[in-house]
Amino acid sequence: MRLSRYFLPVTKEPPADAQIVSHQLMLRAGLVRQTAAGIYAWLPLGLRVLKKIEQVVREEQNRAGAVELLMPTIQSADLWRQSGRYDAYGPEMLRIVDRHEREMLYGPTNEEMITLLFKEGAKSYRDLPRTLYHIQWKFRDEVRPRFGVMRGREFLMKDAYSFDLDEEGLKASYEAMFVAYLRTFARMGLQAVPVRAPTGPIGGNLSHEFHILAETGESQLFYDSALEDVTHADLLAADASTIARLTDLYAMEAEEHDKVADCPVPADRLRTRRGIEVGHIFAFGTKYSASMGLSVQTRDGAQIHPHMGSYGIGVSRLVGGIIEASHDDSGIIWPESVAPFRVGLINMRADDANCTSAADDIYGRLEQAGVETLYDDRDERGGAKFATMDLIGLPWQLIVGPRGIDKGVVELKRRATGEREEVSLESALARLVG
RNA sequence: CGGGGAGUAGCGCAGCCUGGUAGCGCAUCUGCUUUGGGAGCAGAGGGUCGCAGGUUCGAAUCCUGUCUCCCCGACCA
Repeated sequence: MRLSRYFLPVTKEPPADAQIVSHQLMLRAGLVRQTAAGIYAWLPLGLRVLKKIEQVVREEQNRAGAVELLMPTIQSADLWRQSGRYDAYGPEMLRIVDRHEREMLYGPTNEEMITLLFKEGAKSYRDLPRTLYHIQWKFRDEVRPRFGVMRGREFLMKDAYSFDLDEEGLKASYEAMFVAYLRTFARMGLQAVPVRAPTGPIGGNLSHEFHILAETGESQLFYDSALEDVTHADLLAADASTIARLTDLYAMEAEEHDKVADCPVPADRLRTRRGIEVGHIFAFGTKYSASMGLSVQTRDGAQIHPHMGSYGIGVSRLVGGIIEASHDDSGIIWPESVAPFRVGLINMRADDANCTSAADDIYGRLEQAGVETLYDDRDERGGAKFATMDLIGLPWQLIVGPRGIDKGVVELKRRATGEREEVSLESALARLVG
């Protein structure tokens, strides 16, 4: 993408509204614009990141055997009356009346709808187990939205729902999602801590939250320092034994931790950090299958209510969360897996014919090779270009200037480390394509 | 929902107390000089001062109402 044809409004100064660093950087780097309290427009660069995160989530869901579908954002009130949650949910739910005076709502979650949809298609034990998911916009009318996209009212979420014959099956589905979550966050370069969570209004008995450790997190966590010994490689290779290892280790939200009379962790191993909740999984059994009348026939002819679980990842929240976890004074540092472009190509001298034709050529070769490249082809001073590239945090910067290009030399800079080196054009291309 | 704060150019702000031609910095545009890590000089464009009433010869400024946004708290699968 040529920057001269792109839409990337960057600013030196953050708007006064933005309090935390991820929000400031998202505004400065032209990722989002706020349009109402807790509601954001995603600008081209921000949308690319959102799609990248979505894709990692999707790949890991598919890998775990979940099947993607898409449910509508607007739901009917009647659906929610069946489960009893229409009255129970409270003012967080945005209620709407259509032209025929029918009561509708903008969905804050989809347990009711997925249960009914599944009911249509699943009649016997042969149709189980299944896990279905979608990635869709939700609305929760938070009393006080804040922290940019991290606590917005409208947000993008992956929510998955599992259906099993019995508790044992549910446990297996739950663990498959648990593994998927560990891998998902690890692939985004995040250290996510699973924390046993209170189950709250969704009900049920087993639930874990996944938190990114960051100073600006809304939750205070207490955990066993042994959690820090779990490596990135461990998480990418996660399996049932990883779960056993992780869930054996103590990790609690402050509220729960305070209730624990005897903390099993010796004082010298007890750590406390703040966390951003980016995922939450529940095993809640037959609550919705019973209330929504979902049953399937067993092998021996009986009718049973499937045991269900639900599994959420805050996709739009992750954009802010990743920035909280990965930035420096100059701007964002995107992990490769979610970067909006892999390479920022800088033409130092757009007014220099040789330099420009070389840069154009390099751009063409990168595109040809399928390397996502943001090409700053504008006739501007170099300094401003560097600042912009640092701000938007692409993993690599390839700098083409008249002095070097005559000798076939370019500068290659790695954003994460700030490391810069002069290399031959061909070796630079080889590294970026690889 | 309780408490506090703010709406003036795209962004950041001053002006308001004490009514009298709408300001500053950054950004934008033009020209010249520049060009290897947020350039310099000169010039220009851009505003129903959140909205609605009211007071007044005259309102960004005073009064009333209203909307919106932000912060702290409570709330938050």
